[in-house]
Formats: sequence, structure tokens, C-alpha cells
Amino acid sequence: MKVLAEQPISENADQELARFAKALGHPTRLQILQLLDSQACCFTGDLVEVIPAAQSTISQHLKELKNAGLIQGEINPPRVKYCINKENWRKAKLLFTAFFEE
Amino acid sequence: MKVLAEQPISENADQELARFAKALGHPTRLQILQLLDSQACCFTGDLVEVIPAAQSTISQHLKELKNAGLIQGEINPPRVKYCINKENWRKAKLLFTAFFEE
DNA sequence: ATCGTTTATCGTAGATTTGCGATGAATCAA
DNA sequence: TTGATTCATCGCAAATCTACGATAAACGAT
Repeated sequence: MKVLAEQPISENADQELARFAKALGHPTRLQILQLLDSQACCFTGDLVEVIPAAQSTISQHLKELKNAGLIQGEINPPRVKYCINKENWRKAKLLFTAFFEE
Repeated sequence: MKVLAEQPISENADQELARFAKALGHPTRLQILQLLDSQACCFTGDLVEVIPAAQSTISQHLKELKNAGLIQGEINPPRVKYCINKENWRKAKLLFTAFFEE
């Protein structure tokens, strides 16, 4: 059986923040997140039209963002609609805010 | 002539934020930043005592944080005193805040 | 000049990341 | 069933990251 949301079982704040930060550590991934956050959601193809990279490359970045928990994909054949994972987005925001205000 | 603060000449917000995020994307570097921010500053040796990694490894992480512009080192022979780079720390905080609140 | 202390850098090995084209999987339409 | 569409995954190469021990560099003290 395939686990859908594959996040580590136990993780301290540092590890979680590092995981989020790492996912944000690439301009293309930032651009994807900004696009997903400005519009409600969008399909992979929409991103491919806007972002100057191969389809496979964008798909790979989407996978990493999904593994980091920052986005989620909903199958909508033959397309996949991606959205921000609001719960983790909020969690990331809190972690970053706390980090910079300690 | 050696340039001390080696940041790219021109960089858009995405690239800069990605650079900061990438530097934050490792637990050890987060720990270093937290230590530097809690105390005013400290020497490399102080970090080596607290963080479970080899001296050369920590020195390397310090270098990356310095290259990202998040910290700065002041030579105090035979030691080096590291501090948060407050200007860029503030800049990073603003970029992250803006990113999560757009 | 030599020694001890502190830190950076070098060299290396293994792991991970990045990017791409090619291919595969899933689905709908004809 | 055959195509067409959309997207993920595979396989690969190059680059970067990570960690470490060993060594070098800088300096004060003796």
C-alpha cells in the first residue's frame, strides 16, 4: 500500500523548518508556490507554459514540494490540479516567523 | 583585490529568497544561527563544543552562511568571532514574511 | 625561532540535486 | 481498439552538497 502523505513520523522543529527551507531553496520552486498561491490552484500544464523549464523538470520540482508537504495534488483526469497545502503552509509560516523573532 | 562580502551584483527577489532559504535548509545551520542569535556572538570553538559535528564541518557550514550573507565573521586572533549579519537577517525576514503573506 | 591555539582550507568519498529527453501510465474520445 | 492528451517516472550526466581527517595559516606567548 502506498502512503500518500509521506512525512517523517517524528521530527523536531529544526528538522521540520530545515525541510521547509530546503524546499524553498530553489527559484523555480518559489515561482511555483507563488503561482499556486496567487491563483487558487492550477494544472501542471499551466505551470509548464509559464516557467522556462522542461515538463519533466517542473514535475520533479512539484514532487519535491509535495514531499516537503507544501503542496498537494488532486487527480482530475487527464490532468492533475495542484494547490497549496494550507495546513503546512501555515505551519511553515509559523516556524519561519518564530525563527526570525526569537 | 579580494571582495569581502561576496553577493551577486544583481539578483531579483526570488533568487535572493531562494539563496537565504537554501542556507536555512540544513538543521546544523539553523542551530548555528539560533546560537548566534541567542548570544550576541560567539567563536567557532564555542559552536564546535555544542554541535555534534567535526570542526571542519562546522567551519564549512559557517562559510556557507557567510556566503549567503546571513552571518559575518570578525577576526580576533587567534579566534574568529561570528555574529548575525543584522542587515541581511532583517532583509531575509522581510522576504520570508512577504512570501507567506502575499 | 619554536610551540600551542584556533580556525580555514584541501582532498576525498559518497550522497543528493538538477535538468533533460525518452518512455510509461492513465484517461477520454472517436 | 486506436489515438490524443496530460502528467509522472526512468535513466542518465553533470553539478553540488555533506562530512571527515589531514594539513596549512595566522597569531600570541615563550
